[in-house]
Amino acid sequence: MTATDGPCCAPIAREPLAEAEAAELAVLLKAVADPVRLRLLSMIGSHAGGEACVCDLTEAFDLTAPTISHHLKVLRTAGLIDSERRGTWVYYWVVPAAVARLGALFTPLAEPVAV
Amino acid sequence: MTATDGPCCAPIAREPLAEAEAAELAVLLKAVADPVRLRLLSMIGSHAGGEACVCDLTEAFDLTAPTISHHLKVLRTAGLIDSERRGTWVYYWVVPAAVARLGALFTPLAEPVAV
DNA sequence: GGTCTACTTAGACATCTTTCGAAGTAGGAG
DNA sequence: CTCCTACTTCGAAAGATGTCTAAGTAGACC
Repeated sequence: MTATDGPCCAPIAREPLAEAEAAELAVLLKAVADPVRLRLLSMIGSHAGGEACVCDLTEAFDLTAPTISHHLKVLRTAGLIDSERRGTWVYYWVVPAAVARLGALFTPLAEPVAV
Repeated sequence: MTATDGPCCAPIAREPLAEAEAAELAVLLKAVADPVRLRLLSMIGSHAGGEACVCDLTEAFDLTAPTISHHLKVLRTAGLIDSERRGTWVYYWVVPAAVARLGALFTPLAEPVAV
């Protein structure tokens, strides 16, 4: 640690990633490494009010409701989104800290990042 | 562009990702969404001189040489690393722009997450 | 040339993923 | 209570992925 080779590199390139940490991060990355889930995350995050109803999301794809539900579950299990049922509809929203963690991995920063 | 919601959100959360763009980004993300490839990328990026020989990388894993070679090919096909043969050994290095692109996807632009 | 080392490619196999249709659960309306 | 809508869970089929062994290529050295 404290391998301060300078602020030249993304955190991932400062020092070799430990095996356990790599496994944990891979789970997070696998969650977003799918076109449908990327679009879902983007749609939820950019939706007015910061929340989106599953019904809105399903309509945007040529996929069945169970498939969308599955992808939402993957994102939720990874901690990238959260949801709540209010009456008839279920609403999803983005967990900013989890998304930021992904960004921090690859972004060259001037300051040290405590991941 | 012209999504002047301010610097509050990661680019992915500014406006819905187009289908084609999501597919393209998913390819890049799939490349890093694996524990072995994450560690490879990290090892190459943090290696002295910015380059790493395949032989060094192979030794760090309990995997056979063909498997490591396969993972390196995936990273190379995605444009995240590049390689060159010099004499007996093959050297790999990171392509910073490709890594930065990943970071830019999820990082809130102006300010760190004020949580 | 022949051989050794350092990878890469090819083929095979087990496992994980994506997707669907069908059935289940939960809440609102009549 | 009965029905309708809005999801979620279950089970299965098709495809993608990670890993291996075996074989191929490329350079160094004798």
